[in-house]
Amino acid sequence: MPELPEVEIVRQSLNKKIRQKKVKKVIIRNRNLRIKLPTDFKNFLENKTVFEVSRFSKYLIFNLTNEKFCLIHLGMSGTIHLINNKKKNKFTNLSFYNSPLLPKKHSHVEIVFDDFRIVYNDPRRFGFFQIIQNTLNLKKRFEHLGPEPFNDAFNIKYFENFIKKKNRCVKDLLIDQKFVSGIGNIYANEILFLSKIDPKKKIKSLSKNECSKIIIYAKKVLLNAIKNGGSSIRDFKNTDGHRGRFQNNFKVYQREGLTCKRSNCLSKISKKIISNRSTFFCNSCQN
DNA sequence: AAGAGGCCCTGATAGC
DNA sequence: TGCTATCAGGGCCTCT
Repeated sequence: MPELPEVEIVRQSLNKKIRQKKVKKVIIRNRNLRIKLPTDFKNFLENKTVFEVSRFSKYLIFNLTNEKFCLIHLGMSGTIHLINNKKKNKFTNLSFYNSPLLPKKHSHVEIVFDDFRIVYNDPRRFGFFQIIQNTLNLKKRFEHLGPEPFNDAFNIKYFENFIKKKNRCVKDLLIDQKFVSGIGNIYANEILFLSKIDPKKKIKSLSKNECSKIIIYAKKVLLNAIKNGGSSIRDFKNTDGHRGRFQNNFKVYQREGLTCKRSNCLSKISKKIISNRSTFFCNSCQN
């Protein structure tokens, strides 16, 4: 599911709710995620205070006041729901599971605070939790990842240096987290459309101007998506269980056969599998 | 050693 | 209605 904007939406609402709050209890319902939930997870988190919720790339980070960290990756289908503890059904005592917005199956972990709890739900189990013991290890954890698009380190010099003599296509480059982190399949499509670059184009033949455009539009598209609450294709929900709105702004993603949105362009959007993922583009605008 | 491809997993949808 | 096939936003591993 979630690329950088969706994770940021989740981060913002979580941070508002749980910063400076103490974890009262952790309920583990299913340890089977992409990485098995650590055996000491419950101990690690219970009675600790969340200093703040931050994020790097597609990773959520709970910064605890004891300088330790809990990392959450949502994989493809992970969602986090905020549920009010007090709204209990007086007969069943279980009504927080009855919310129509909370999925009935696949809730793996609940982290309980005083008057509310957060529920991690992940049908496809591509997500995971990780415990990080100190700041140095946190830094090491992200060492292999490239800068986020917003970072000054993601600049033309870095770009040109990275693509030298490489034979991959530009779509492949944009979803490579070692090059730039946070962009996934949806936003790679959108960025290349706005930059007017064919996703199949080999990166060694990108002009300086094309590299600059990618840098500019990567920032623009992601920021715009954040402003619009992220994109929901099927799974993504914010912590209130509601969908994002940015999917309504897609220029190419999932628009196969529809007319290109650029004014004066009458072409239809094409779809091809590139880098093993569905790729959408306009044949006449992007070349 | 870069790059292509497979795989982890469940559920929604399409086609018969 | 009910089967099967295909596809999905990520990331890691293996093979060449």
